[in-house]
Parts: sequence; structure tokens; C-alpha cells
Amino acid sequence: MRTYEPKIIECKWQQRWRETLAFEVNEDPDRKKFYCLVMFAYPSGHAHVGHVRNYMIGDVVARTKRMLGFNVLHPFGWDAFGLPAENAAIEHGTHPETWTRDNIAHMKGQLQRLGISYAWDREFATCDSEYYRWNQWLFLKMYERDLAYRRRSKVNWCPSCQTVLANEQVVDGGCWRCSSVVEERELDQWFLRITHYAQQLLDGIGELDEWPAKVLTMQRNWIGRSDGALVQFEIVSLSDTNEPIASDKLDVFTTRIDTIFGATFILLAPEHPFVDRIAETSETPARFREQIKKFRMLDRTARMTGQIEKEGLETGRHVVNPFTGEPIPIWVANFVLAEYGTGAIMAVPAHDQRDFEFARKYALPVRVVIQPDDAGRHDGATLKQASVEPGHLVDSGEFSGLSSANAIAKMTRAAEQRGIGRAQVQFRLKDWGVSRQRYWGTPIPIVYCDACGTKPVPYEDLPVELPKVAEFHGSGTSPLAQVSEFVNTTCPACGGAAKRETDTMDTFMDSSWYFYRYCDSRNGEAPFDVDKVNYWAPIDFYSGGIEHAILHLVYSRFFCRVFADLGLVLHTEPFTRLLTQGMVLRDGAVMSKSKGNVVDPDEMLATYGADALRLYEMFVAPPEKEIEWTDAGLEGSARFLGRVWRLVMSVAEALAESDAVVMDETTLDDCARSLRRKTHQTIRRVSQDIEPRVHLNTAISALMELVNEVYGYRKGDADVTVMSLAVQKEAVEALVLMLSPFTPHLSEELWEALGHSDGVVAAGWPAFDPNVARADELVVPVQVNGRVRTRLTVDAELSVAELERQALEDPHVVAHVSGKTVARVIVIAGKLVNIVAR
RNA sequence: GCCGGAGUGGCGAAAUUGGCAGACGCGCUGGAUUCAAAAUCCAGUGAGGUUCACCCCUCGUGUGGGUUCGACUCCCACCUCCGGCACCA
Repeated sequence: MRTYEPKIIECKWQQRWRETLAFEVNEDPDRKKFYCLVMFAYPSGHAHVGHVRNYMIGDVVARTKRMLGFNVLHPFGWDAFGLPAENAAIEHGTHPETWTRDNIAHMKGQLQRLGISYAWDREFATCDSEYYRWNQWLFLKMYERDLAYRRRSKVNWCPSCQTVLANEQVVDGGCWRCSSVVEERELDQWFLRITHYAQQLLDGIGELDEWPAKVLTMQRNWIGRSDGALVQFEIVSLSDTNEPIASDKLDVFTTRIDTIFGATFILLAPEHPFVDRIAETSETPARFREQIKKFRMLDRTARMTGQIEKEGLETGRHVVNPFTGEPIPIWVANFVLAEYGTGAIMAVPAHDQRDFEFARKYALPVRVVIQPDDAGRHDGATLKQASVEPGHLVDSGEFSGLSSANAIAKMTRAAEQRGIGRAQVQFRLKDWGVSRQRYWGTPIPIVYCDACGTKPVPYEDLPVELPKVAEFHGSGTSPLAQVSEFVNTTCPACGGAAKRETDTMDTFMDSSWYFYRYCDSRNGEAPFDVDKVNYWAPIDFYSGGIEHAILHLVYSRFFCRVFADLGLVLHTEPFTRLLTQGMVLRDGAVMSKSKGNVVDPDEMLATYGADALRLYEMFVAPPEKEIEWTDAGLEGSARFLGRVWRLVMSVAEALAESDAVVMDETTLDDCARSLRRKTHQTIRRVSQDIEPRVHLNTAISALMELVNEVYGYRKGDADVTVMSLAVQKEAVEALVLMLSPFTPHLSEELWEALGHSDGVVAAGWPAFDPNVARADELVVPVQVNGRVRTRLTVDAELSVAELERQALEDPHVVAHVSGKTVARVIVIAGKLVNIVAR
């Protein structure tokens, strides 16, 4: 018998797949399509075993679907723009493009050595101008529809390097390179109006019944619809001068208007426009401004993660509570966010925990206006923490006695009638800032003309190509701004001198529609052909890391709706089924080059072969679960493949020596029938485990059990008869076919050895016969008071009454029931008997 | 801090979703084979007790409560770890 030599076999089949264009597909209206997609790769340098886990999951699904007769599109490409390439340029002087292209070449080799069945003819990288020109095209379409707009917005600014920093480049509030304290700076930046689609994106969640519930919950919370009221608080001046001030009203958004009688002060975000206006009239303007500046300079991440001490600054100004008519003070608070709501909140310390802490710190009044329906009365003076539960209103004028829910409706209506407020729906979702002051991204196709203003680059002038030459020193303005041939252009409207936008786009733009481009990746006339996309899309199975649960998947859903509104796609949700793969950790942390804990698949591949590595990664845990990498079990998978090889080869040899082997069910003995039953039970189990459950680890363990069973059968079968060979043939053929999505090279080789020349896809997925799989006898556990006391082996067809009778007669049961009365007997047919005895 | 997860033998895990806890694999132990080793094949393997062969009993799914005939699974509170938090992708 030949020995199993993975390297030779893997080379042979990879070459054959390449030569026969085995995974390249075309639209075929006569066949059922299946679009299987894994999130494309960021070409960071080397794929590690964590990345490739996802590609393996996709490959198992794609290969299984092919065997089931589907026309399977399984493409791959590169998310090639982004910060790390530019960092490499700054640190090592390599051009971002060189670095990126080299990495792609290396990683592509890695994936090919793993035998992933990609349609490589559709491959592209987002840094190809044939791709990013369609980013620009789409940006212009959105600009035309007022979905792209420009406004001032903050960035992290390193005062020493004179440059913009990404959040990742801010370490403990300092610049990653020079450690200077990072400041905030306002720049004109482009935004996409995703908030226009907020309600649609929320409603669409209802259609996503094949997504993990946790992702839907996260997205729902991210979009964060709250129904509340916008209430106006009139500003009064209680200062000696009684000098009037520019703005006379503050808008506040609240979901708890029922608590408004307890609003004892107002809090403003440090960035609130009113704050700047009152600085001048402050008693000590210099100190006031300094304190506000301190608030604004607080580390963004610290502010976000609640690491900051809650602090406030009294403004000396007051507003009138529109419901009580009382003047209440205005404070500035460092924990109030400018981006949410109106950037101003009414503080109700008795009924909001953060307001409560703030009030206690600055000795502000706490007034209870909601009493719980059941428990005793709260008192503002003695309250230990805010009481946030709804209840009924007290000390709230005409609204006293109402329930919270009733009060919200009535008080909102009252505010509307009095012209001081209205019902308002507020989303947490913010518009998407897409401007990046960096080189390695898609240039934003906009021109600024002194005479004509902001002008889109005409469609026929796309792409706006990224100039090859630029300086990368990590300081000063963005690299593109330093390339005068790029910056200086002519105005598309008047033909006069004009300047190009020098910001590039967020790389999330690239990744928000790449899945459509795969459907028609060589199209030079349009982002894609509408008919092609509408044949393949929506994506039937999409798999990727759980870390993308929100941003990437929300942005892609947004773009899908934009494409639908442009009449280019017919669906409103791009991904029918989502699988979020767990991360691969090592030493408790995500694998990353910077942490130095990556495991290179090539090392594993050299020792054990691609099939063993693939099998191991799929066997070690279910796909959704995060795993801690260890190489210990890999050897076990390699051992299993050796076991499969020897078993199948020996059956193949026996078959080659015998005449035609035909199954004749009437001649089977009990052992043979039992093996056939196991074979068919395994087919049923593996089929269900792969689709729809995608429990790939248990699918593999079922195949291992089948292998053990065949070995056991052969041990008890010294003289091989035609009959025993027939059941073995059936078992190993099913085994080889079902294993092929996991270990395609080995399976193709074994399938060929079994005398089949057309490959496993042509053979198709094995079918199971429920009659053969059915067990004649069952083992039913019998419990007394919930504890198993015995097991009965019974006929599968045994009636419930008879099962109950046999259980009660069993000596073990009798022993445990003696001295007690049988109160109840619970019989679950075919599953279990529980006898309740008192 | 907010949002979302996860926690089961020495280890990775399983339990088809409220019905036998620990399938399958790793590791370990013993045996066969071998001059020997590797490889391979076979058997055993949650803890404790009782037998020391068979049987049998108790405990056991992060912690503490609860619901139920029955809970790894559902509910409440807590602990630890992981992911996301809008410029890493």
C-alpha cells in the first residue's frame, strides 16, 4: 500500500484545480445559485491560523454546496487600503503600494497552499484604480442625492508632529510616535448621511432571521432609537447686570419627560455652542475658558470609557423649567456628549444615576417626583441612589398621580400645546465621517474653486488616480496635500485654477460594497452589471469575525439600501445568512504581529499538510466560538487522516481484486446491517451538522465515529466476503465524500483510488436512507426523582404504557421506590421515564 | 462606563435547544507488535466512597439564590475573561 504523503497529493490536486478552472463560475439561470462569501483580507503581511480559520469555514460550506448541486460563487479579494501600509512607509521607507502588493502575493500563496476553492479569476484589491474609481462614482452619486456633505468635525491632533492621528495612534492620551499630549482640532470633513436610513436599518433587522441574535441586538442598540420629547428651556439672566444674551432658548432631548418636575439643573456638553457664547459674560472669563478647554482636551477614549471623574463647571446662568416655572442653574459637565441629542440634558438627579452622582458631588437639589408603585416612598434627602424605575408621579402639579407611561404621553402633548416642545424620535446612530487626512486610500473626487465653490469631478474624469509619489514622514499635512501636481487642477465648471480635495476615504467605504463587485469584477463601464449582481446577490452565506458585528455590517447594509435606491440591486438586505466566527487567541490575546503571538499556517502545513491543518481548525471548536490556539491537537488530526488513508486504501485494494460488488440486503448478517445503519446515521448527522447548523466540529466527530466503526467491523470479519466488502465500500465511499469539504486533497486522491475518475463534486453529496438508519432498539434511561437508576433496552416501537409498566417493574426502580408512593410517572416516548415518588 | 458574548474533566470540547452530563479528540495509564524505538492496533481514563471482580452510592457544568417531576440549558444577583464603542481593519 502507498503511504500517505500529503505534500505530493496536495500539489497534485491544487495543480489540477488550477488547470481545470475548477472553481470558476458563470451565471446559469437553470441552476440554483449559492453565493458563499468570507470577509476579504487586510493584507497585513502573513495570514495567521486565526485568519485562515474563517477561509476554511467558507470553503467547507462552498464545497458542500457544490456537491449538493448548487452553482457556487466563492470569491476572494483584498481590503488593501489603510493605515498600516502608510505606517510601514513612515517607519521603513517602503512605498505603501509596494508593501501592500508584496503582502498580497505572499498571502495569496498561503491561501492557495491551503487548497481554498476560490474563483481567483474574480480577485481584486481595493487599491486597484479599476476598483476605487467606483468608490468615487458612488461618492458622487451620494453627493448628488445630498447623502454626502461637508461640515466641521473634530480629529485627534498631535501638536508636535503637526498631524492628524487615528484613535489607534493615540496611546494613553499621547501621540504614538512622540508622546506629546494629543489635542482636538476641527477640520472640514465629508460625511455620509447614514442617519437618513436609520429607521430603515432598524426595520430591516426584522428580515434578518438567519443572523445570530446577538449581532441583531448589538445593531439595534447601536442604531439606538429612543422615543422622547424635545423640550425648550428659556434662558434667563440672574446676574446683577441683567444683560440680555444672544440665545434665549436651550433645546433638551429627554425620554423621561415624566420626571421634568424633578429637573433641578441643566447640563451642557463642553462643545455646546452656548458654552462659548457665555464665556465672555462669565465673571472670570479666562478661568472659565481654561476649565472648558481642559474638559474638551480630555482623552476621547477615557471620556468614552467612563474612566474620567465626573466634573462640572457652574456657568452662573439659569433657565426656567417650563413645567415648574422655577429658575434652575446651567452647568457644563465633562461627561455630556455633544454628538448625542442636542448636547444639552435636563438633569433629574432623583431618577438618573449619573445626574444623581453629579448632584451629590456639587450639593445640588434632589427632588423625587416618581414614587414606585409597590415599595415605600423615596425621599430626596436620604436617597442612596437614583430611582430609575417607572412609577406614579408626585409633586408634579396637575400631572401628579399619573403613571409614568400616561404622564409621558400627556406631558408631551401639553408641551406641544404650550409651544415649548414636541415628541421627538432620536437615534444614537451618527452620520459617518469618511474623510481621512491620509495618502493610502481612495481620493475624494471633489474640486474646490474660488469662483464656483465645491465642485464634483465629472464622471468622465474618473478615476481620480492616487499619485505614485508622495512623502511619508508622519508629520505635517496629509501626504497628498504636498503633491502640487495632484492638488492643482482646473475647475470643471469655469476652467479656472482650482484645488483638489486632498483627503482620502475611510477604508470602510471600500469594504461596504466589494461583494457586489465580485459578481462582475472586470467591468470597466459600471461598478457592476445589474443582471449579474441580481443573479448572485444577496449573499447566501457570509462569514467573518465577530469584531465586525457592528461597523462593517451596518455600513454594508446602508450601502445596499443606497444601491437599491439607485435602482442597481433588487434586494434591501445584502447578507441572508451570517456566521460570526470566534477569534483565535493565543496567550489570551488576539493574534497580532505587534503582540508577537501569531502562528503561521505555513509551519503547520510543512509538517502535517494542509488537510490536517484544515481538519484540526474545524474540529477544535464550533466556528462561532473563540479558541485558544495550541498545536497539541493538530497531530491527532494528522493521525486520523493516516487512519482514514489506510482504511480506504485497503478497501480500495480489496475492491480492485474482486469482481463487481453489489449490495444485496437480504444476505446481510447483523454486524453488516449494524455497519450500514451507522453509515446512514452518519450521513444524516453530518448533513445536518454542516447545513444548516454549521457545527463543523461535531460533523467531524461523527466521521471519526464512523471510521472507528468500520475498523471494529473489519476486526470481527476475518474472511472478507462479497457481502462484507459491499457494506465497507458503502461506508468508506460515504466517508470520503463527506470528508471532502474538510480535506479536499486527501478525499480526491482516495476517491480516485476507489475507482472514480470524475472527482467528488461530480459524485455529489451522499444520500441517506431513513429505513436503513432507523434503529430497531432503543436504550431508555429510567429516573426516580430525576436520578437515573436503570436503563431499559426496548423495541423502538414500544408503546408508552408498556414502557411505563416495564420501568415500574424493574428491580432497581422497585428498590428506590420501596417505602414511598409513586405520585406521578413522566414518560417521554423514546427518550426517558421519570418516576416521581414521595 | 455603555452595548454584546463566554465560563463544563488534566486539556479542546459534546449534549440536535428543558430530559442519560462529559460523545469525539488530545494527554495519560496498561497491553499487543518490535532485538529496541517510532509508527500502528486494542483496552482503560470526571472526583470521592464501597467493593478491591461484578454491582452500587454520593458529589459534580464560574459563585449564590429561584422556577420545574427534571436545569449546562430558563429567571434574578454576583465574579472572571473576551469582543465592540464610530480614525485598526
